[in-house]
Amino acid sequence: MRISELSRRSGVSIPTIKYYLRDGLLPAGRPTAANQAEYDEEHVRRLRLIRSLIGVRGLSVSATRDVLAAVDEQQGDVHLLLGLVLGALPVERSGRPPRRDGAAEPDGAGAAAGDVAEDVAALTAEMGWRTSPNPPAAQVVAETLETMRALGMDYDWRSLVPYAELADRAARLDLDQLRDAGDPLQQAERAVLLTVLLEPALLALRRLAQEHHSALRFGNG
Amino acid sequence: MRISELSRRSGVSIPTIKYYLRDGLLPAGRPTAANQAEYDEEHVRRLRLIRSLIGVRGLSVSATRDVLAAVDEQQGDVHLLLGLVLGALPVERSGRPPRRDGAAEPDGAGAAAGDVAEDVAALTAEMGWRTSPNPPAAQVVAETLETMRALGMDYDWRSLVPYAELADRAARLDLDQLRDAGDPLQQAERAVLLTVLLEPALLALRRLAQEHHSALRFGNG
DNA sequence: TACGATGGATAGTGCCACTCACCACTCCAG
DNA sequence: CTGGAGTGGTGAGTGGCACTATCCATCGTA
Repeated sequence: MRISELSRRSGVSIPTIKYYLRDGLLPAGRPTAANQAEYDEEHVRRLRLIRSLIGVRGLSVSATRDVLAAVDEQQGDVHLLLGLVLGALPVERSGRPPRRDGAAEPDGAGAAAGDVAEDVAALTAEMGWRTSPNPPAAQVVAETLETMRALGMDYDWRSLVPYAELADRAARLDLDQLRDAGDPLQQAERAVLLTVLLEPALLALRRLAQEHHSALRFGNG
Repeated sequence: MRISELSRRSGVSIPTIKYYLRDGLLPAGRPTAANQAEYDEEHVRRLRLIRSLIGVRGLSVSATRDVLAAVDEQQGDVHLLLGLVLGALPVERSGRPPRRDGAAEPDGAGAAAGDVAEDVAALTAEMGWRTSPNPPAAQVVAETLETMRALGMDYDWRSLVPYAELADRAARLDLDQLRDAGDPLQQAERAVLLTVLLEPALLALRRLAQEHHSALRFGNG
């Protein structure tokens, strides 16, 4: 098929497809002439995956490119793939730089960084989790603890243990669903989708539950 | 204190503080002269809260403004506050419009929207959750299910039930921590922080657990 | 052989979170 | 008293990002 059909089948506009081609998100079609190329089902599939990561989940284009590269390169080894994917993903938001220069630390903060890192180490030790040396996710947990403290909440790593237990179960659920998959490429895609695409849904479920239990506890009508 | 001390105490640059003042994120100081105003501890506190929501969590400025307005207006009623906060929050990402016009639905999709909504209704019924009529979070769950299907995964609402149970426990943990708080304003802030700021940390914990269990199951050295 | 579609490339758009520059004015050290 | 740093307020500018618009030579079908 050519680009117009690819656009129709995927729901992505032609200029956007060209943009993805240029930026290396979508592999080029098989060229049939100087200005003609042939696309196949794999391109449709990849385009839909790209739109899910960028449009539904809100990943940046560059993060998406890294994730896709990991999918392509490590189709065989799920553990390696997950490692690459987790490394390529921005853990918190759209990948903004965490701190621009010039904005100094507020008064009295700044020295607590190592402190919080130790807290996270204590938490992972308590959970019995063995991970790579400095996973970005641990940094996020540390930042959260630090922020909580800077805002005056007395929050230490022990408060997170019950949540970590829930996370442990969620992770086991995730991995259970990686068993039944087709070829390595599909399994790789499935791993990415379960990890990445499920994230907003999990948070949304938490919010629904919060609303329910909030009504139960504080409701007055 | 004046603006330079406010900047030093909060770690936010003076132009940014002016920007927040202009956009209504930060209330104006008490004016003492035509071009002089006095800021207090509450401003420092509010600024740190703003930076946490925008910088750490990645909320947009307008979403942050809505959340702060909810905190200010509904300090007394925690359930009402949570409702407003959950309504003001962009559930998935930074609040981008979900679909620009012109990008048509891909082939064969588009009619399944009501279908997925029913699935979410079934899920909340199964969980016994009672929520407001059309919570944005339910929309997110529906979108996720729709995306999964469009990508060829046979994923129905039953697959989400175990996750929903985890979300239920997480929500109860959240609400447990709202008991011991000081004045209504602090309790309102605490509710916001627990709901919003904990989100990246929860996802990060899931990733740490995924890495651990992935190594256990698929590890080869 | 006309004519719309194609691929490739360059430049432009819109949005957003700041950031800069300027101004009249105030404060305070000398 | 005075001069220079600081202050508030405002309009305009910046940089990054995800597209989007416009061209153009060429292709391929009618």
